[in-house]
This record gives sequence, structure tokens and C-alpha cells, in this order.
Amino acid sequence: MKPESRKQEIINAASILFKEKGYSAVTMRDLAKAMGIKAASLYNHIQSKQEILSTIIIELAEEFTNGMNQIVASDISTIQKLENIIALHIDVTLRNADGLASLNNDWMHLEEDNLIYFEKMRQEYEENFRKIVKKGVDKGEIKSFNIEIMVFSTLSTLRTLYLWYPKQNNIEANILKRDMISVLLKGVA
Amino acid sequence: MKPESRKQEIINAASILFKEKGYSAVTMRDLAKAMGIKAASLYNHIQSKQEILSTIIIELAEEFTNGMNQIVASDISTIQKLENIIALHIDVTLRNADGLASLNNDWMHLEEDNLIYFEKMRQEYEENFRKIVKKGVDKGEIKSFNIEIMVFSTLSTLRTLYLWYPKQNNIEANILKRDMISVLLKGVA
DNA sequence: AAACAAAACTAACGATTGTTAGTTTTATAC
DNA sequence: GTATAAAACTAACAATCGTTAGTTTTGTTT
Repeated sequence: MKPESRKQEIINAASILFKEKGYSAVTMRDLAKAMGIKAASLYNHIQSKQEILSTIIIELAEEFTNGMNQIVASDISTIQKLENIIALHIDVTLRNADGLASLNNDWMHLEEDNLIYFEKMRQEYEENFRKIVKKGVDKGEIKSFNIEIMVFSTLSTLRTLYLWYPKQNNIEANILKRDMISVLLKGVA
Repeated sequence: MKPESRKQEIINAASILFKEKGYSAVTMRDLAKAMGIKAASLYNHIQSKQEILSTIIIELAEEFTNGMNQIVASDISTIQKLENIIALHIDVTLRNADGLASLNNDWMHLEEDNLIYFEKMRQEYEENFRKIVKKGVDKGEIKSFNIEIMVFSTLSTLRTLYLWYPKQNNIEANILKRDMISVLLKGVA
């Protein structure tokens, strides 16, 4: 066990609670009880409830952004890019499935700057995804008669992984990757 | 315009607000402001905030349950059953996209009896879906080497339709149905 | 215009919210 | 063992929450 900072422990506990009930329904007293301390004690380690949320979400969003930028910049086929995107989602999900619940469902509770920052990242991520698919169709690497629906469908599945994966009894990452690639791309390639 | 009851107007306004911020983050004063009245006035028409949520969710859940039961009972091929399930989701989404946000994200805020009732319906729905796919694979009607992932992937896409559909500029229902069927089933059949 | 019902209002309640201030306990370093 | 820092505590705050009680306005029927 690595000795995690107290702040990180709080953020991890919050991620679990946020996943179960959503950011707004979790009180600082709920979080404190989960940590075995009193609510006021939390503030020795964090600045605010909002800071917890933004830490969870922005960190994950930047992981996706960095991963996508790397894929976009790489000189590989469209199929390989899509496979890498799938792998990226699986990797992030395995590492922090709880936090992804906040990213997916509570991003709108971010405040001013972080909200704008997040929405920009998400929009650019989707735009990159769409461009990759479109280029693949144009070059004849993949077949897809409706790009919008194909992008939406794939992204929906990848974004919902965090809900589904923990319910499977320790399916191996590599096998999951292989099977997800098959299901999501076999009808397209 | 059909003259909707005041109660239904409140539920519709609530559906929109719940979609934007989630059940817990929407106050009765928010809802009242959206209706152009004071919070206390809402209680001339509804019993509680909880009643609004359960009305939205249970009604939709029963639509899905009834639709699924009809499909299960019908004597058609597996492919046709899957096509009908896709059509069911599209129909419900077109009719009440806002309410589906609550069903997907705020069901855990239902109270005792309704929570149990909802969870039972959802579990049975998924079980029916799984059985249909499994039977189709056994009979050789569809190919799918990983049933769990195929079920999860399809259901994720259909459940997220409510987020995606309103952003498309009036795509026609029949075209959407045809294209969704292609994207979701072409790699399987 | 009188009667009635529907739907709004004002005012307030007890509970809960995130958070702050100040203090005490616990663990570490010399 | 004494000093220091980390992390817990108690107590309370102002704001906001869902909801109730009682009253007034609005609209319809006779």
C-alpha cells in the first residue's frame, strides 16, 4: 500500500460517494462520516467541496485530452487510432472508475473557470474523434454511412464503461480491450 | 396545443431542470421561478418534490417494461426483436427526452417502494435483453463472441440517446431508426 | 352579482447546508 | 521531555432547503 496523502484519501472517498448519489446530494457531513472524522476536520486538508469536484474532474479530463493529442499526432492508420482511443478509455476507467462518474454526471456543477476549461476540453476531444472517423471514411479505411451516429454510439459506450466494468468479476484488461475493439469496430472496418 | 393540466406543466418544467442540474441541485424555488410563480404555490398541484421525480421516472420505466414485454411475447426473429427494442428506445426518447435524464441519472433518489419497483423493472429489462441476444446467438441468428459486451454496448448507446438526439437538427425518426439499426447491428448480424 | 373553485400569494417553520473560528489531541523531531 | 506540526475536535454562523398554514386573487358558473 502506498501511503496516500490525507487529501487524496478524501478525494477518493468523495469519488465513491459522488458516484453513488451525485455531487449535490453528498454533504460534507456524509463525506466526513465516510472518513471517520467530523465535517470541519475535512477543511484541514481541502479548501472547499468545489475543490474536490474540480480536482476529480479536471485531472481526468486532462488525461483524456493528453491521450487524444498523442493519438492525433501519431502516424498510424485510422483503425489503429480508434483502437488506441478505446484503449485510452479502458485504461482510465480501470485506474479511476469512481472519478469518471463525476466527470460524466457532475461536470455542470463546476464553477466559472473550470467549467469553461472542461467544456473546451470535451468539445475538442469530440471534434478530434469526429475528424479521425471522417478521415478514415474519406480514405476508405473504414466504412460508415453515418458518421455522427457512429461517433455518438462509440463514445456513449466508452463513456459508460465506468458503470459496467466494476460489475464484471475481474475481467482482464487485455481481454476487455480486444473484445471492446471487436464489438465497436467489427461492423465498421 | 392541447390544454395540459397545471400539474403536468410543472412536471415538464421539472424534467427540463432535472436534466440540466440533476434532481438534488434543483430547488423548489428554482422550479417555481421557471413556472413564473412562488414555491409555495407549487403545492396546490403536487404533493412533494419526490412525487415529481417518481412520476417522471416510473411512468417512463413502465413504458420500457410494457414495450419489452410485448417484444418478448411476439413471434419474430431475434434480429426483428432487436430492431423493435431500438425502435422502442427511439420512440420513448422522441416523446420525452427530458424525462429520460431523470430516469438515467436520478433514479437512486427515489424513495423506498418506488426505488424497489424501479430497480426490479430495470433488472428484468436487462435480463430480457440478455436472453434475446443469447437465444439469437444459440440459434445462429446473430454472431457475437461476447454477449455481455454486446449487450452493454448496445444498451449504453440506447440509454444515451436522450443526450444526443436533441442536439441534431430535426433528424427524422424513421431515418434515425434505420441508421441506428445499421450501426448497432451490422457488426453482429 | 353572488357563489364557488382554482391557483396564486405572504410569512414562516424546523432542518440541513457549506464553512469558519478557536481549541485540543496526536504524532514526529530534537 | 519539550517544541512543532499535523490533524482532529466543539460550537456555531448565515444561508438555503422542502414544506405548511392561512389568506387573497383570479376565473368560471349560475
